[in-house]
Amino acid sequence: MAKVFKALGDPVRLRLLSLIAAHPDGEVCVCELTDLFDVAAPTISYHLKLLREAGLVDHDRRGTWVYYRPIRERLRQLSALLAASDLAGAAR
Amino acid sequence: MAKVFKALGDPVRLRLLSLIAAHPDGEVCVCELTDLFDVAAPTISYHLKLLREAGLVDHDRRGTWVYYRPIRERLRQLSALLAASDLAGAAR
DNA sequence: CCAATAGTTAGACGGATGTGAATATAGAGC
DNA sequence: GCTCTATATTCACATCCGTCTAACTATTGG
Repeated sequence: MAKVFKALGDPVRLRLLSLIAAHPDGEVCVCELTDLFDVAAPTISYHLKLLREAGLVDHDRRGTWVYYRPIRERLRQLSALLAASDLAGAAR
Repeated sequence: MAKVFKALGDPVRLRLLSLIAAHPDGEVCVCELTDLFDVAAPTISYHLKLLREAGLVDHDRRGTWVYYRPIRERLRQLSALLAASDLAGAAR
């Protein structure tokens, strides 16, 4: 669980997730994201990978482009955890 | 905001907060905490400081002992953020 | 098949982070 | 005031993390 929170604990990743989760289409092309940050493309790729490994986003390739979308169930799960202040089970 | 999530992104800190938030008395003496971890006391102190700086816990000294308690409003705020998937404002 | 574009991976490097040992501070009790 | 206990702070050090450049893979279109 700490891993998930750690994934959220970086400004770039938090903003990436924010953009992905808030996008009207429900998914975002990586090409739309890279321009919005002043870090190089590989760095974006690295952060997206961490978000993926934390189970926060999913992705698939369509043609040349790769699309990311949030795993909302996971976000809800995190939210519930904090709401309950029942973090008892989180320390694993 | 990333700072708050980063504070949660360490196993020791997550468990510390968990213990503090779940304690029946609403607060916990540091002396109760140190034994539960296999890291040295200064390390616990260090982690508690980070939780404090993230605005997740508050503390006060009573005699020789120091007591920590959760700032529940902050936890609720985090929870709401993830629930809404309205992370839009979080990236700051 | 070749060139061009989108994205990822590999390697290197500096700076941040978690830890322990030693030291310091605060309060209680003599 | 001195001593003992509980916590915090400082310092040093090894590891982890975020970033870049360069090289690689995948896909499209000539």
